[in-house]
Amino acid sequence: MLQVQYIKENKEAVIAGLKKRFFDAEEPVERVLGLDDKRKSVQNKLDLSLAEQKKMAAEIGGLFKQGKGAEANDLKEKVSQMKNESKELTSELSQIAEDLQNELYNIPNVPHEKVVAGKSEDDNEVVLEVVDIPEMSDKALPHWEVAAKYDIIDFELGTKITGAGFPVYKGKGARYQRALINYFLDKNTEAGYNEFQVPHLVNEASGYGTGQLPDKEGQMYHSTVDNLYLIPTAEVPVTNMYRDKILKEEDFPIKATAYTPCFRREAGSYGAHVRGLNRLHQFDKVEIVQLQHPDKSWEALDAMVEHIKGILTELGLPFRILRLCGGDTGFTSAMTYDFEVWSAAQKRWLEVSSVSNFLTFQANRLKLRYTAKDGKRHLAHTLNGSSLALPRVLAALLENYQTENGVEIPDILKPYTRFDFID
RNA sequence: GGAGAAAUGGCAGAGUGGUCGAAUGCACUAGUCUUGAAAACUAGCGAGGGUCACACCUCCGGGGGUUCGAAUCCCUCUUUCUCCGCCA
Repeated sequence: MLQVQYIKENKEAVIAGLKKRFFDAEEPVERVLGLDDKRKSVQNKLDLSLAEQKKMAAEIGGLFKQGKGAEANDLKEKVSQMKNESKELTSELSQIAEDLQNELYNIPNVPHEKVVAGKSEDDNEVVLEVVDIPEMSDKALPHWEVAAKYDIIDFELGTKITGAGFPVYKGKGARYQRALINYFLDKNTEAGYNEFQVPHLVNEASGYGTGQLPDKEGQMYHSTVDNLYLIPTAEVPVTNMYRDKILKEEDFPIKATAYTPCFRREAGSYGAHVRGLNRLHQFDKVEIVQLQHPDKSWEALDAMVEHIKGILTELGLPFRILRLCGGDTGFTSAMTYDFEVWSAAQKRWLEVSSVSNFLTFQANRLKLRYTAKDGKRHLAHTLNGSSLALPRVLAALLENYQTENGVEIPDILKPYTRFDFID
């Protein structure tokens, strides 16, 4: 959620910036500013009325003490009338506040100036590409066939138990996945991220805090009996740990990492591109989150990109980094880098990480602030990224490391898997 | 799941209808003292809206109500604690 003050002071820049998303902000911005003015004037009217009422109430108290009951009763009647008036003002005010909030909820974050205009993924910029894509024979199998051949992932079994998109990992498949989780967490911890284990269900307030609600209600699994949501990403519980917090400047940076399963309804996805591990309803992910001083968040974003680059390099996977264009950048993000690994058998890029700087957009909803040296309070900046999402990494590892006799394990992972080969 | 108790500022903890946005202590910040630090002393010290700045308004777990007036009374939800039951 953008701040009204920010919109007011940077009206033209906001409108121009949002054009890069093909979001026409002109009218929403006008409505926001209009509602804000209205809010202030109604608030002011109400304040004056309440001040008067308070004064009179105090007088009544005094009159009673002096035993002037009759005069007190006269005053009482007067105040009662005023109260009715202010009741109307109160409901008017809360309506305005609600309208204003709804308007703000529907305005996406303003892309950073470096972000190019564009409508879809076709307009994303490739900022780095590791070119040495391995030559695979035509016999190279897509990961779902590799998985079936060595009996390490069972999609049908998951379908039986739950439904499509809930695979069962078996034997070395399960162990490989666990090894990857540990490896990722260790890498993150080494880089200064504090590890957390967090709830996998969150309440409504948390959903609003990170912006999944109200916009993406349909994408989360919802336990209606308890009104809890299954998390679509660890970002939700991890970031919400800091909801309604006022940090000290010296608390920065706060760096957190967590492994969680992620649950996504993915309503409307189907077809060849969702085969195998490419798109699941439940998958594992290790997430990194940073809370940063506003002066440091871009630096931090670069550091996160470097960090993930390091991991993919160690895994020996060909990858590229994209800076998403305006239209493809998530609603809450000001700039997002996507990491994609090359899937040798499918001959396509698979997204394995998405790293974003949200600036104050999330912090505003979260009421996540810090007290500056001068004693003033400001919103913090938040960032997050996947480090990394498991299924597609696993898919690429299975495809790229396959041989005629089995699947090799990258050296860096051998201490974690404690086996060298899948056959 | 049943019975009872409670929820107040960063923490602890007063306050049960009328200058209470809230005593006090700790913590914190600045200053005095000190070679420096500690101690002691002095001052400041919740959040949001609003204003050039004041004024002023809102907030004592959330929501609703009673009253001229509520942290204080009533309803409701949530959470925590104690006891009982159940259980990985």
